Amino acid sequence: MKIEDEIKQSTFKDDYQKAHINLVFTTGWLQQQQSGQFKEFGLTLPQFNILRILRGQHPKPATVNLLIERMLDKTSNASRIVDKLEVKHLVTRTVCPSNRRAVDIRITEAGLELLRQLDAVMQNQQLGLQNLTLEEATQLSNLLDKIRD
Amino acid sequence: MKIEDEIKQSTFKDDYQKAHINLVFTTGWLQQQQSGQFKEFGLTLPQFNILRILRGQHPKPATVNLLIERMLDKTSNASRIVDKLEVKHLVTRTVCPSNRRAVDIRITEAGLELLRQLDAVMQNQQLGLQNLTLEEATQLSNLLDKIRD
DNA sequence: TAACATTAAATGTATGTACATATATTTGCA
DNA sequence: TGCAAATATATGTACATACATTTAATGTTA
Repeated sequence: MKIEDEIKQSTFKDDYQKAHINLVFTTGWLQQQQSGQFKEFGLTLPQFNILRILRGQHPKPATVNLLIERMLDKTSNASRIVDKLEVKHLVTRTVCPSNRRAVDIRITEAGLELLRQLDAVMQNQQLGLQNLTLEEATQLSNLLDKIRD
Repeated sequence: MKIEDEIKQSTFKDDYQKAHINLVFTTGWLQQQQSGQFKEFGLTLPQFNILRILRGQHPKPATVNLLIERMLDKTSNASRIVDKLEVKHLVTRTVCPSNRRAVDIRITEAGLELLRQLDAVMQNQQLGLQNLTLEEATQLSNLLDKIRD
């Protein structure tokens, strides 16, 4: 569906504004698709992202700093997202022995198992991006890089 | 800067995943650019967006329903964003005479004046999208529409 | 018209975002 | 060594998001 119809606005100042609005709208749309999949597993999107970073490190621990560095949204509060994961026993937090200011965060076996289940679900899921050809996906990435130049 | 360097991740599953991550990252980046401009005027991005919709309706009133319909993020809580704007005397809320369930929301003169100031600021601001040519912006919009097909 | 369904908005609760500040630990260097 | 600066994380507050529930007004229809 064209963006004009999605938000019931037929005209835009120019094609820059239209692309901008489309970016915000489409990204929100994609994130809602994803959240829907996680909800039944009791995970939010930020929690899922943190968990995936921890799996990438496993069996090494990660610190809060490392999580922030790897997160897409640098300003979000990794500490409190880890709180939620800890309550669900999906991660553990221990004081880092070599630097007692830092905290070693590790994904638990339960966390790994949950991610395995989600992998299977996501495999079967047609996320919107696959409506593009691989070339179009690359083209999209290049346009986005150019925006942030 | 390429997305690989932005998030310190050098490889992706495929170009679909890369484009997806780039979408989320770039949209967040754009929104932070914008928020920065609004902050000194005491407005958040959602508040600004609501205010712009109300200006579009002016001098006719809008209802909460109309705001939701026009908002980019349908699930956000227009009612409470209007609360904040009302406290700042940027909008008024009166019971709709023809349907007493609904509420007529109008932008005030102070709200209009604030938007005029912001228009001037935004005019001078180089938002990332203008790094694209007009053709590239159109191309971007078309790729995004295709994702949501 | 009374009963029930629908609609419009507000409210409650949990989570996340954004930014400032606090606390503890470590580092650097006079 | 001692003390200020830097570092790592946690906490506080305001606002927003997501979703369920509530309240009030209006429509519908038996």
